[in-house]
Amino acid sequence: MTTSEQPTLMLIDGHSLAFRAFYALPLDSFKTRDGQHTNAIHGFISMLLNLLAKEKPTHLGVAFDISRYSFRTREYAEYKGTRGETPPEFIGQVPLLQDALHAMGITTITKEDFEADDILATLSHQGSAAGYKVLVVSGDRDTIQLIDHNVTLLYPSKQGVAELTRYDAEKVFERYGVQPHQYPEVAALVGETSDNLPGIPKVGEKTAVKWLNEYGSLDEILRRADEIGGKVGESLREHSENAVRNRRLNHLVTDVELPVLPDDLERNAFDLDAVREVFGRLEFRSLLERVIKLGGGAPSADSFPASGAAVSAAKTSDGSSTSASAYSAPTMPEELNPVRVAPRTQNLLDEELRGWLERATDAAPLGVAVVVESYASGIAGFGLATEMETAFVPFSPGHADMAPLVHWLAGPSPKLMHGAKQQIKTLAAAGIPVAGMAFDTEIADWIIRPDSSKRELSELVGLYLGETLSTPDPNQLVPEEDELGAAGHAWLVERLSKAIRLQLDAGSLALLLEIEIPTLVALAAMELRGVTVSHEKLSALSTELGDRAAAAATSAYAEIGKEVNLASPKQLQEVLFDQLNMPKTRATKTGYTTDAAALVDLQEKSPHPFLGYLLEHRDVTKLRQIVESLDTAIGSDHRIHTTYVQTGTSTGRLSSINPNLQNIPVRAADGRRIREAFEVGVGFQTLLTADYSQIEMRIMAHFSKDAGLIEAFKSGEDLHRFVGSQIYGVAPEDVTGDMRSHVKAMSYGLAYGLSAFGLAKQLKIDNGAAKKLMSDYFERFGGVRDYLRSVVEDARIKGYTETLFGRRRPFPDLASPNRVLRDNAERAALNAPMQGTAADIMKIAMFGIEQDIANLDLKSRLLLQVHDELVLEVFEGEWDVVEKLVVDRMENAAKLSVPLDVQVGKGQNWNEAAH
DNA sequence: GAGCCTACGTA
DNA sequence: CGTACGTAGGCTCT
Repeated sequence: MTTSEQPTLMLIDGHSLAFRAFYALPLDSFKTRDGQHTNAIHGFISMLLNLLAKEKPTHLGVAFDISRYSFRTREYAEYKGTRGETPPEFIGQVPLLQDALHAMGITTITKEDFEADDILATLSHQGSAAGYKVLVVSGDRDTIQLIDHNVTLLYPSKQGVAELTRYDAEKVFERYGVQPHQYPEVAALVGETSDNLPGIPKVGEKTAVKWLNEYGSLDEILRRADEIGGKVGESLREHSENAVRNRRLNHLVTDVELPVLPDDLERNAFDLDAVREVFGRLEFRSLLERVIKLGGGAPSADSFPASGAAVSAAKTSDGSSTSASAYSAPTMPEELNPVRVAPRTQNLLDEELRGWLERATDAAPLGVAVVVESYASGIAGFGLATEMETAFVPFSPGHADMAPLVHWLAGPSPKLMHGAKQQIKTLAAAGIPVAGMAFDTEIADWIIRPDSSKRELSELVGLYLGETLSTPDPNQLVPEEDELGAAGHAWLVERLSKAIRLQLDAGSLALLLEIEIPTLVALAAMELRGVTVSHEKLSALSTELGDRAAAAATSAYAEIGKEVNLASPKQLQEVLFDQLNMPKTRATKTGYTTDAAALVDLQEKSPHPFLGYLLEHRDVTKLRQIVESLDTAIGSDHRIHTTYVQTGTSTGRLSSINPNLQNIPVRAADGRRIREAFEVGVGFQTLLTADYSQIEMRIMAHFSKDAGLIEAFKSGEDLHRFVGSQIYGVAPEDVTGDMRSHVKAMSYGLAYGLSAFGLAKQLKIDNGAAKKLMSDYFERFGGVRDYLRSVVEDARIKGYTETLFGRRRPFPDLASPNRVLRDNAERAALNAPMQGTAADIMKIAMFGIEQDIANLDLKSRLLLQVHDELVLEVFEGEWDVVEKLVVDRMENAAKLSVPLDVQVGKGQNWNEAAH
C-alpha cells in the first residue's frame, strides 16, 4: 500500500544499534591486522545495508550521543548511573563507524546536551509533519512514544540484533496493552533499572497497564491514587514522585534545534573512493561488495533466495519399531526433497470462493489447511491451501463475501491447522465457529517428540521438510519480514500434515485423532469460558497478607538488628551463617540452601526467632504474590481465562499458563482461602468438582497385575490401611497413624522411583528402617517390583515407554554411560506410563463430558482441569444429570482391572466444593 | 534483557 | 539419592 511518491525518512539511533551489534557479534572474529576491533561497525553496516535494500528510504540520518551526560543527568544526577563503564573495545569503534557512514554519504547528527533519542524525536516530528513516512530504528524503548500513523519503529528483538521487529500502534498494543503515547507512562510507573530510574515499588508492567486502562493517564492515576487499595496503593501514594520524575525524564524532546531538517537528509551518492578507503582500512571485503552493489543502483537484487535447503535431517532409521533408534529424529522421505515453491496465491471472494472450497475439499480428502492471520485488533484474513493450490481470503466481518467460508468452517469438511486451539479461539471471538478439525501439526509433532520445546512452523519445516523458512545468516543482521503470507503458511501446514502423518505409527495416529484432537476442541471451549474469581475477596486477602508480611519483616529485622532483603538467598546466607553462626545447610551451586525444609531443620538445631519470622514472611509473601497475579488476571467479565498448553509436557499431561490455575494452593488453611475466591458464575447454581482417587496407583495395579494390590482396590477398604495391614501383619483397624503415613509415602514414592535413601529422608527414619519397609512392601506386593523393573527394561530395549493408549515417550538417556543421566532417565521412565495413562484417561473423560453436555443440550459447563480433578459450573436444575454423566464418563474412560473411583463435591466456591 | 538460580505452589 | 509442571524475585552477564 505504500505510494511510491511518498518519501521515506529513516532515522537511526547509531549508538544503541552499534551497541547491540557489539554484543551480538563475537569480538574476536572481527579485528583488523593491527588489532582494531570492528564487530560493532561490521554488524551495524551489515544491518544498515539490509535496511536500505529492504526499506529503500529516500532520506536517512543516523544520530549519536555525544557523551553520557545530557540535560537529564543535570536534572537527575543518578540517571543511567548504574551503567557500568562502556567497554573500551566499543568506544574505539564509534568514530570509525561515523567515518564509514560519511564515506557512504550518510549524514550523522549529534547535539550537545541531548541524547540521540531526542534528535530522532525532533526529526521524526518534523518529517511526519512534512509528509514523510518515517521509520525510526532504535533499541531504546523510549522511542515507542514516537509511533503514530506515520511513524513506525524498527526495534531489535531478542538475540541481539539478528532481527528487527516492526512496531506500529497495533503491534505496540498487542505487546504492551497500551497505545504508543501511553507507553512512557507505563515505563514511568514501572521504572527502568537500566537507566537507574526506580519506579513505584510493587508495580510491574501488568499493574501499570491495568491502571492506565482503568484511569486513562498517569495524571489521572495519581489524582485518584486514594481509590487504589492494598499495599500497591500505599506504595503508589508513597512513591508517586518517582513516577512523576520518570515521566519527565523519559519524555523525548521534539524541538531540539538541529543543524539539519528532514529534507537535508536526502540520500547522496556514495563516494566510492572514500568507501574503498575506509572499508579497506577496516578490512571489510564482503561488505564493500555489498555497498558497491547497492550504490550501483541495482535495487535489492541480493534478496536471499529461499533455496538454502538445510540438508541436515538425520537419515537414521527406517522406523522399524523395535530398534532403540525408532524414536530418534524424524526421517525425511526422499520424495519430499528438494525444496518446492508454493503455488501462486489468489485472493478469493464470494462465488469464486465457494467454488474454490468445493474443489479443494474434494481434492484433499485428508483436509484443507487453514491459517488464520490475526492481530490484537482482530482477524486480517485466512490462508487456505491444498497440495496444488493456495488462496487468501481477506476478512470482512458481516460481509456477504464471507458466507461461503464461514459456512465451510462450521461444517464437517476436514481442516488441517498448526496450533488449532488458538485459532479456534480467535475465530470464536469473532463469532465464527469451527468444526471438522482433522489434524494439528503442532500436536502431531508433540506426539512424536514430546520432549522438544521448539515447535514453531519454521522448526517443523526444517525438521520434516528439510527446508529453511527464513535465512538467518549468522553474520548478517537481517530485518525481520514475513515473506510468506497466510496462504504460504497454510501450504506449509498442508505439506507438514502429510509428512508428519507418515512418521506416525498407527497407535500414535489414533492417539492424535481420537484423543488429542477432541481434547483440543474441549480445551478451547474451557479457555473461552474462564472461571469467575472475586476481585473483592482477593484484594481483601492481599491486604491482610501484605500486613502480615510487613509485620513478619519488621520482627525479623529487629531480631538481627538490620534490614536485609528477605527474598534474597544470598543476603540470608550472610545473616544465618556469618552473623548468627548457624550450622551450614545443604550445599547448592551458589552456597547453602535457605529453603523451608532447611530452615525448619535449623530451627531444631539452632533455635532463633529470626527463623520463625523468616518462614512466616516466606509463606505469606508467596501467597500474596499468587493472589496478586490472579487478581490482575481477572478480566472485564470477572473471569480468569487460563491457557492450557496441550504440548507442554513430555508425559501427556496438560500444563496451564497465564495464569497457571493448576497450582492454586490447597494444603494450608491460608492457601485454601484463595480457592474461596473461585466462585460459581452469575446465572449458575453451583460448582461441581470431581476427582479421581489414587488414579496412578490404580494404573500401577492394572499394569503390574499384582494380585494383592488389585485386591486392595477391589476390597473397598482404605488403600493405605489395607496395604499397611498386609505389611505390618495386623488387622486393618489396628493400623496406626504412623504405619499408615509410612505406607502412603512408600506407595506414592514407588511411582516416582523413590530410593530407600529418599524414603528415609522423607519419613525421618533411618536408612535401615526404610530398607526394611521397602523389602516388606515388595514381599507382599512382588508384582509391583517386577512391573517397575520391566518398565525400565522394556524402555531400554525399545527406546521409549508407552501408555495404555499408545502414547510414547523416548528415553535415549537410558543407554547413557553417564550414571546421573541414566538414573534420572530410569526414574522418569518408571513414572511415564503411569502419569501418562492417567493423563490419557482424564482427557477421554473430559471430551466425553463436553460431548454429553452438548448432546443433552445442557447449560452446565466444564471449566477447569487440574490433572486428576475437573471443575464444572452447574446450571439450575441440572445437578443430578450432570453429576451422573460426569461420574459415568470419568469411571468408564478406561477399562482397568480395578475400578476407577471418582469423588464429587458441590459448593458455591472451589474450596467449599472440595470434599 | 535474557537467562540462570533458588524457592515454592500444584498433581 | 522422587515424577510432572509455571511463576517470581534476585542476580549475573551480555
